[in-house]
Amino acid sequence: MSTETRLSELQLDVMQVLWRLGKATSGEVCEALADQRGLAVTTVATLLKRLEDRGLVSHTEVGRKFIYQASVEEKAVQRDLVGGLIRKVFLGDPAALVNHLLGDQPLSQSDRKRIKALIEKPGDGETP
Amino acid sequence: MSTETRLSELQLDVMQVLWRLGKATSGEVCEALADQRGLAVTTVATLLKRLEDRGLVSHTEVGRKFIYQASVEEKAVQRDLVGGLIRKVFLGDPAALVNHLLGDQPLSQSDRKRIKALIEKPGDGETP
DNA sequence: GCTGTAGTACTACAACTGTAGTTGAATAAT
DNA sequence: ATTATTCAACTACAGTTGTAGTACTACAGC
Repeated sequence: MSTETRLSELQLDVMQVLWRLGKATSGEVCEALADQRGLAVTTVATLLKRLEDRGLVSHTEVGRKFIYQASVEEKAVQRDLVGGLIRKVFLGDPAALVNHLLGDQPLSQSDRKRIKALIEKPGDGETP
Repeated sequence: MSTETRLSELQLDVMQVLWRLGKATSGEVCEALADQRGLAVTTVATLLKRLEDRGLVSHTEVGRKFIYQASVEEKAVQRDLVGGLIRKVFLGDPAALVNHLLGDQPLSQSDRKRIKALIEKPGDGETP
């Protein structure tokens, strides 16, 4: 088990719209994506249907309109995506990811500061 | 520019073998992957050829053998993969990834400790 | 020189993805 | 009631990926 949700970038974009809006028709999703990608409404409908086939979204019908909503939580998908990256790229070691972030990723000074602040702040499992 | 290397899991596995071995024939790559995945040598050869078409590996011929080697650095690919994740999943905010790691990813106590240790160690850009 | 052997190249094919047109049915407008 | 509009369903198609068989070629051994 642990189906490890795998999403293409486009699919993720669609999911993100649903997470943000809560519920939306294909037209609304299309509109929300309009600035990033100019997709035909039929294209978006196809995407939503495929995502529904995979159990990631669901819909209810109101009249003849389909109201879609995500049926998986954003956090759960993030967990899968980040977990997959750690497993595949950093051999399962989360600290290696952080190490890479700090050492090899181009970070602005303020990002660096905020990361440090996050880690230093209490409440993340210091077990005395 | 910034082709943002996109690799499937299988492709990444192949690259990792090359990074580890430095140089290898398709047979050697196949063998190295044998425990994780039982692939036919021809399959591995196809994979290597496709990766070469994309400029990620290169080969030299010795006799009629092809000696492959990665033509991109592991770190560069990691940067792309992690950078892509941050951009797509965390709206470009690296700190959000760390925040997610600490708050939503299942981490062992020791992972947590090691992450904290990473931050506290000097040399990561403290600019007074 | 002929023949096995080994190793690439070429070909194939199914699944999935990005993308969208066409069709059919129901509803709104007149 | 007739027509125009709006949606979802169905169909299509090219590109990528996972997977591997077959064909061709060069080298080693006899």
